[in-house]
Amino acid sequence: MAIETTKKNNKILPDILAVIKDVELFSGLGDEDMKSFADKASFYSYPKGKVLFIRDEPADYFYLIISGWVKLFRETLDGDEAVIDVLTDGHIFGETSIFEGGLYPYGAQVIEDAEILMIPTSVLEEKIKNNITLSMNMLGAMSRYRKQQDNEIEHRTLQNAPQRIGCFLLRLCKADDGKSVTLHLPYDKMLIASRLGMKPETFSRSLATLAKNTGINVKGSSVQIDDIERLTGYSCNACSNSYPCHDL
Amino acid sequence: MAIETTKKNNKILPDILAVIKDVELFSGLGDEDMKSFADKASFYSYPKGKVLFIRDEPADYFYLIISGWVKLFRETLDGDEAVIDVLTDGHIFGETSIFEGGLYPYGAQVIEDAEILMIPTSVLEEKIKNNITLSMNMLGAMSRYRKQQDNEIEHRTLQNAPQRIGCFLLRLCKADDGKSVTLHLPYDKMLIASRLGMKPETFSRSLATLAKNTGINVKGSSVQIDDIERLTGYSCNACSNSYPCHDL
DNA sequence: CGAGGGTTTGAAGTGCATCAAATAGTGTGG
DNA sequence: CCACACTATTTGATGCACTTCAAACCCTCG
Repeated sequence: MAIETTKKNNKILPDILAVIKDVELFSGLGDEDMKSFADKASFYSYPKGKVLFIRDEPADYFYLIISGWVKLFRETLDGDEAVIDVLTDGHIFGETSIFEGGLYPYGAQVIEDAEILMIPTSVLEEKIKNNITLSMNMLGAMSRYRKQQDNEIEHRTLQNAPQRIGCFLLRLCKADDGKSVTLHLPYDKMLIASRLGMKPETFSRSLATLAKNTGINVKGSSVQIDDIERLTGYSCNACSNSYPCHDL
Repeated sequence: MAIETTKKNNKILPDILAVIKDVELFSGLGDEDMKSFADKASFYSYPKGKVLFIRDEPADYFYLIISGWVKLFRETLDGDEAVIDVLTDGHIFGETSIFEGGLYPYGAQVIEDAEILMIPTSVLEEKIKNNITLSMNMLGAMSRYRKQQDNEIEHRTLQNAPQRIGCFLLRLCKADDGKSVTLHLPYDKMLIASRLGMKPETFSRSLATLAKNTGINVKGSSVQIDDIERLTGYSCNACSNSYPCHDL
């Protein structure tokens, strides 16, 4: 998923349409409908650090990630932060605000330079009431998300820190079945830590423990996994999912 | 929400219809639609302990609780268990299976004697594709659930054990604004513990700590709260929700 | 090259879990 | 209605996992 143009510009409309056609939420929609989303969409390119919106802000737009990474988070008065999720290309966020009284239920911040589409929630809100395909798609998406969150709760309840990291790494390997995989951590270790509900120091130490116990090789932000079975065995025993949580 | 008859029986149809009319998921549906759900629904009364279904079982029915309590859970190979949620009257569960390949994504067990309706998922599946009101209702429900899960993750990340218990108690008080409230724990302390992601021993000790710090009074399964503000202050500071998580 | 944030490491503390045992509570059959 | 059996709950002692605080290191980028 890439787009050539790097500036907001009406002339890139055809590209936006192409992007939108690939989004699962819109799959099966007629060209008409696709087009009305594309027409109202704006393309932006944001650097790491950009705050897209904060919690309880009026939600005029929902977002579609074309590339890069975005975190969804909540903050307490004391300044503590809980990372709800970290998303990358193909994912949308902020769309549930249409069921939340028009306010964002979390904040969103770019954590790796990102290209995104902003689409007015009003378009979604109006179309979803009249288009059964769209509402079924959205139901499917929310159901998938729900399952994923159930997993999240389970992981945080039953897995210890090294296991959660192992599970995170396995999800990064996606469909790779080959014996040996080398992968690149997609964003800061600090952030992975909070994504997994632990402190940076704990992450550092736990990653070392994991490496010792599963034979993986960590150098900076690249991780080499020679024996996936071994990693799976170590991480996934404490989890109810039949095998690696991959396709969630 | 009560029903007089205690046996599955076609003669109680009118009562089932009445129950169904009160369910949020079905609100706004025409009498026709309500009736087709009611016609296919079966009423059951189950004692504490009854396992309704287990994970990955074919999901032929979804469930509506009329009274009592039901827990949704997942188990690992080691026998560890994560409680996903604990539900009571008015709540439905098992309905997301229609987006999950027809398998239940969790197990369900009655934990306090319960009256329930079983409704074939096929009815829901067929109707939801053709009825925009129903699919919008379901979207709203799932959105609400999603927000609640986000809260859950936040709580388990940012609140300590006594605070989580305090938050749990506050949610039981619902709309009571009066100075003093006495409430009754709705199910076993063991279960509340796992619902909150802690061990029974920890629950016991943490409840004592909470009592000491907030002036609440615990005797067996009844809890007297004289100063709700104080409890709120203690529990909700570590939470991003503006005030008590009540209406979630 | 120097500043600043990300990452690691060390030492010490805290919170929750674990293991073990006592106590309270509940339902049963006599 | 009582005694027993069984489970839920509490309490104590101890251990481990993760956090906290502090400092060093490292890497990137102006």
